[in-house]
Amino acid sequence: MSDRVTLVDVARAAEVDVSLVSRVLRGQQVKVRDETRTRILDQAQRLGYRPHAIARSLKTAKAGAFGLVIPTFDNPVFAQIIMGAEAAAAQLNCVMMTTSGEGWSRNNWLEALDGGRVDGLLIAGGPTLELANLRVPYLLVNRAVPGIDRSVVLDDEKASRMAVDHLVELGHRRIVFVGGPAGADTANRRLAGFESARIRAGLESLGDPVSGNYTVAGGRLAMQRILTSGMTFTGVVAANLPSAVGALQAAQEAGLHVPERVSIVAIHDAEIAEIVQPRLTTIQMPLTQLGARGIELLSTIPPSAEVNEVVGQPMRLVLRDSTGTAP
Amino acid sequence: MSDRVTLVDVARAAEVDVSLVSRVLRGQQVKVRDETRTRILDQAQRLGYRPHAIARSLKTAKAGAFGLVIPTFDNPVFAQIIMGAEAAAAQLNCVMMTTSGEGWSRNNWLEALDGGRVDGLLIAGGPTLELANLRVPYLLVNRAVPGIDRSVVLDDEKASRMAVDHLVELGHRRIVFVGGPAGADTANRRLAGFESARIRAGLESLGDPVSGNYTVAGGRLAMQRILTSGMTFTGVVAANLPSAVGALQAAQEAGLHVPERVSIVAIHDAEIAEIVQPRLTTIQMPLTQLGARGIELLSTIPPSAEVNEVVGQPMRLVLRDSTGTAP
DNA sequence: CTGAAAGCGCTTACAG
DNA sequence: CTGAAAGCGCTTACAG
Repeated sequence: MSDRVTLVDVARAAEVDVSLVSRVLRGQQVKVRDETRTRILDQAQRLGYRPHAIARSLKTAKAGAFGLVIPTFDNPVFAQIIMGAEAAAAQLNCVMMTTSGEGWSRNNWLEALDGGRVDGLLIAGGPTLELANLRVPYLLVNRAVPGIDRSVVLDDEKASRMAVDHLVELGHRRIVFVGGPAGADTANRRLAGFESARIRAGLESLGDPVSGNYTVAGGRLAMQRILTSGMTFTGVVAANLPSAVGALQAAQEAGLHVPERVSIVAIHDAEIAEIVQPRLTTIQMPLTQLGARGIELLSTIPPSAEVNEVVGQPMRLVLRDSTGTAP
Repeated sequence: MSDRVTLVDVARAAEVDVSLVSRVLRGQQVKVRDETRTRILDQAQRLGYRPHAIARSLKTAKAGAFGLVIPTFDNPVFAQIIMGAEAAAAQLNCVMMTTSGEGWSRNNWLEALDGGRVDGLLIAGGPTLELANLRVPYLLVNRAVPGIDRSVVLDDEKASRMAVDHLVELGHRRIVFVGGPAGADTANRRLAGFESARIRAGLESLGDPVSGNYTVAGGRLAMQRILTSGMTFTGVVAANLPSAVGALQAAQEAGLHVPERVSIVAIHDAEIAEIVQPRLTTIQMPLTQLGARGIELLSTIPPSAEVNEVVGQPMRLVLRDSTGTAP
């Protein structure tokens, strides 16, 4: 903007030095005559002065902002993480800038976010490989990568265990798992949790886990494959909401009533669980807390400190209509 | 970071002046001996130099970034706008920073985004009132405010008209409108479009429009009120997807089969339309294009120029299972 | 082909 | 109580 009002404009108008204006305007407890302070404040107001965050950043080496990289905005799971992170950042008087890096190549992406624009980066998606080159402090969120000891995750294993336990309590003994994509570490943990709970409950293994790919289409396919295999089961744990929806659809299309004939529990909770017929019983995860905790950690721990944290509370079973007593 | 590598570090290592390093590194077509260029590039690489975006911004008065303010991340409509904006920004080599301003008060919000951090602001939500104080160029997106001639919107009227026309073609003559919240200008335009199409088709007015509040709960309530009123109808146009879902649920709960007894069309399209039973027929709107166009305009038109644009193409009817021949 | 200098708008010791 | 000066890391005329 050509007509930007700077500190020197205010200083000139108030007939003081810019340094004094700077101190007064930032509300520092600086000893200054009331008269002078008023003059400065008045002029700043009159001229419509607004501090230049960029210039301040350069001087103080603090961006006053955090970044959050997610794989996509089209997912309520990330929406919840973002909300938590934004609230926590606002608490620190920092802005939260979220991006999916849509349209960016790896290198540009790095340059763009690693140039002093942010004081820290929360990474819930995007290219993991380049992390080593990052100069800005970062933290993996909802994602653990071996060898990178900078992450906060949820208790995915526990979520699966809660899901299994719920079905077991309802009398189910033959439970299948519709998992996530092979590459995702959350998928691995959810599978591990499923297996441990299954074994602990003394349930028979129903063969290799099948992937629902975290999508509706994938969940549907997974369920179709399970049905085709002729395997008998009465309970389903789906690794996330979309795949649960797909599994539900496939089951219904095959004529299996939910929950009379088969019960389904999904990991994660969102409005979509209330929209399908029947409404899905879910395991609600502390996603907002995860986002908030990410910012907290990023802003308090040293950039090179190891952190492998699990945000475990609160988690709860949201009982709806997709689960019932085993037939 | 204490160990930040700066231009002077590279200059020292390559035994040249920083200005030369600056020119070479930015790939400017500067006449420089190949040998020197190689030396500079090598040293920059060796030291792991990364440009400091903030410092560059201060000097060039270009942030290399755009901001996008949305009311919430928990809405696929905004997800699509964001994706379009991000892609368009990347094209310009700019980062796109999206925020919902969660946890910010009005004033801080203003200061935070108006301090040189962004070259322009796309506003799809947040406090409209303060716009006049904004120094950074801005553009309203999916939103028109009287007196603020800086906006890009969709052709909401046409969307409603397409919805009505579709129902009319199927033989429906008694069509109700489940509108959006009273305050929303998109709601007004969709209502206007509904009315104009209704009148053009020679259909009787079925009383005052009812608001579904753009939410599932609101849509359900609206439908319940319509049903209670005893009004007869066979077609429903819902102003958005969630309210359509709510209306659908309420209709089904009242024993009205969809689409045998009542047909429902929703404005906007997203995966949720395929998840409900029956799948919803929708009017797909060019949300991605809207976001992209917002960035295009923001980056090309003068900050004070008037712009009132309608992104009209492409729009299409997505025929699914919630509409059928009038009974 | 390369360098020296000024300056973007701030903040922060250091003086007085 | 207030001011003068240096400097954050760059870029960009201007010299040579």
